[in-house]
Amino acid sequence: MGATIKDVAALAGVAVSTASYALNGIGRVSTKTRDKVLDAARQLNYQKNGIASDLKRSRTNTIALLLSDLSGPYYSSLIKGVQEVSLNNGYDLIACSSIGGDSSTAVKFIKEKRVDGAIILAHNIPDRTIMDSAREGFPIVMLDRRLEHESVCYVEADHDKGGLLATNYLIENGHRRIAFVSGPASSKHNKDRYNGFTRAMNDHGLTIEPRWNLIGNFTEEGGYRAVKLMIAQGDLPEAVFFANDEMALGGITALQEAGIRVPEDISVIGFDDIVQARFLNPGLTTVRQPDYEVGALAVHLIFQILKGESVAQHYTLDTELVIRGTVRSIQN
Amino acid sequence: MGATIKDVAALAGVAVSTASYALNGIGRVSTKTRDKVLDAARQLNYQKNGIASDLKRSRTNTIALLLSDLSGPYYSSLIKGVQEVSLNNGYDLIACSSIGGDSSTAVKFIKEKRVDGAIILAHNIPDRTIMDSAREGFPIVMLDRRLEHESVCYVEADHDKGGLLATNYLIENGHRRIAFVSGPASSKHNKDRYNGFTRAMNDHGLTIEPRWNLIGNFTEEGGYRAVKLMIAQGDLPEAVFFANDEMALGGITALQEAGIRVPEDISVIGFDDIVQARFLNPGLTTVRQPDYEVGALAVHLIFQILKGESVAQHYTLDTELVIRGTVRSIQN
DNA sequence: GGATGAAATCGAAACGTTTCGATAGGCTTC
DNA sequence: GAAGCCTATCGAAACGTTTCGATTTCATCC
Repeated sequence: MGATIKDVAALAGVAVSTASYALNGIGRVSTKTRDKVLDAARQLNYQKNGIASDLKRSRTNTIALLLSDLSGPYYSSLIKGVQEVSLNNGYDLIACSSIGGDSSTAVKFIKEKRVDGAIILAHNIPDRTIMDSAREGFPIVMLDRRLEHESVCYVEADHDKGGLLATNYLIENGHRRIAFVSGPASSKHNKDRYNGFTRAMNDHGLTIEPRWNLIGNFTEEGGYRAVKLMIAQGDLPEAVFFANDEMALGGITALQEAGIRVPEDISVIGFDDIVQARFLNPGLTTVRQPDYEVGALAVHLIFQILKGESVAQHYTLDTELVIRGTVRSIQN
Repeated sequence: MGATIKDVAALAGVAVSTASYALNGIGRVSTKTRDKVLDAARQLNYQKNGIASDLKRSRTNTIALLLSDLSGPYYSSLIKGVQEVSLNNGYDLIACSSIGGDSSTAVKFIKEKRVDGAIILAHNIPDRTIMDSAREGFPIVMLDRRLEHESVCYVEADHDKGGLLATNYLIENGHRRIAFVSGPASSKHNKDRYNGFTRAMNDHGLTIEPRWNLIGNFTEEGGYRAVKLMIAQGDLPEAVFFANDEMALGGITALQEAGIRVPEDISVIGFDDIVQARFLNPGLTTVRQPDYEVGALAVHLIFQILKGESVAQHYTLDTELVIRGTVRSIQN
């Protein structure tokens, strides 16, 4: 269909190699022939076949961001970090989804080496697959997920510390009777956040009431149900720490329905700082992860490895408290 | 670095072509040699080079979604539509951004034919570039943007009708003095929405007051300022139609600050149904575009064209009114 | 046991580039 | 005017597959 470099060379009356040099702006050609070639290319509307070029060069100048779903949930600032750093380094970035697991686009791209490196933010790609695809010279960075392998590294936010921060904040504001609504037991993040919570409680000599250890599964629905249950039990805590914002959203709905005011009657704190958190009234106090920085660091590592420099295998970034309006101060 | 099919063939003691047949599961090989080959592949941890394969086959089995920015704003359901239909048809999908215009990843992918087809949802790729890349056998579908070219088609929502719907709804609820806050004059969407508005007004014999034709530039800030201006003029309308939700958000803030209640004192309607619309209190009444359907249709067209079937060049999909709480009914 | 035909295997070309090493001119320089 | 050097150009190999057509193998049947 389209014209190839051969056609261009023929029309310009030069060898294919010369045409290639001219088109790629490599100095070896005289300006006269360069113009001839570029003219011919224009006439034929020549566009180079990127695939052939990649094959020959054996590099693509592209890195991939593997997401579990292209249509969300949205790691907006993380992606921004990835995007900006890639662009600044002159690399192309593509995103693809791992829906379908081992037969997904995402897996195809790392297995078949269709890119020069990959950042994985997806939990449905088996460890095995990743380890099979990883090799020296093909950098893979995992986000929010650990994988011990010599040519894979990972960066994560400090969820433990985030849990600590949130809990300390509640305690500083005079709360002592604090409930915790967990995500799924299988989630490492949930575990870490909970660890931070217990540590803060213990540090202050506060006891964790088993009846205030609720399960919410990281969903809005789950948070709603957990709070309903808590209300049914009668004895309310002074504050609730939801292990993520979505559960907090559901929980707040349940509280409102029961006529319990936030923060006047009960304080609420979340985790993640999702977009909706800001739009709640009052705004949800929560813990922000340094998403942009995580993304930026991930690509940065890719480039370091690509350049042959060695990097650590594991990076942990700090979390940050975002104070809005759902925690009130209790005067003692 | 990695093993090639040659290595596999050598280890298995067969010809390269036989190895290829075996690995691709094409029937021509005996089960004995197939096993031999697969074994060898496993031993060497062979992964095929997808780029070489694509080159030889001269198709990639992949389509690209070109966005102006990977990190948002989020066309969540549109992307979902694209994604689901691609997957169902056994095609891979990648997303890339057109940041950087003609030197962006997005443009590189369509120019260099690194995919089999593309869906373009980006306004910073010049028409010229798209037309140069389009050719028979390389389907391109434009979203929310018109381009007349024989091998490009486009699908869009009916913004004109959306404007009509919204305005009619206000009128049905007894409003007659209605303000319109526009987006940028350059926006075709804005123009279409405004057309619908004027049509509805004229249909009902209502007059459009020039002083209530405000400019908000499609931004939250712009909406805020437009309403401030309106308030300063003294004479308030009964309802305001914001040409998009973001401006409505800003406008509502301005109203609140002035102590004007929505919808008790003034009704508000938006356009787009962005996520925040639902989280406002009361929820923002607005017009929803059929995003999922737009995405799904776009990919569908790609496949039709890829199969050699002919399709129309232009599709228009209906918009839909989303009734929430910002429009009150006025008793006459 | 030799002819027959299907099934299995092979060799080589091709996809469209890039790039290495070789060649051919055109200058200077003595 | 021959020797020597750049510089511009060329030819060919290579990247790792797939696939066509040819060749071999092997069981089958008279």
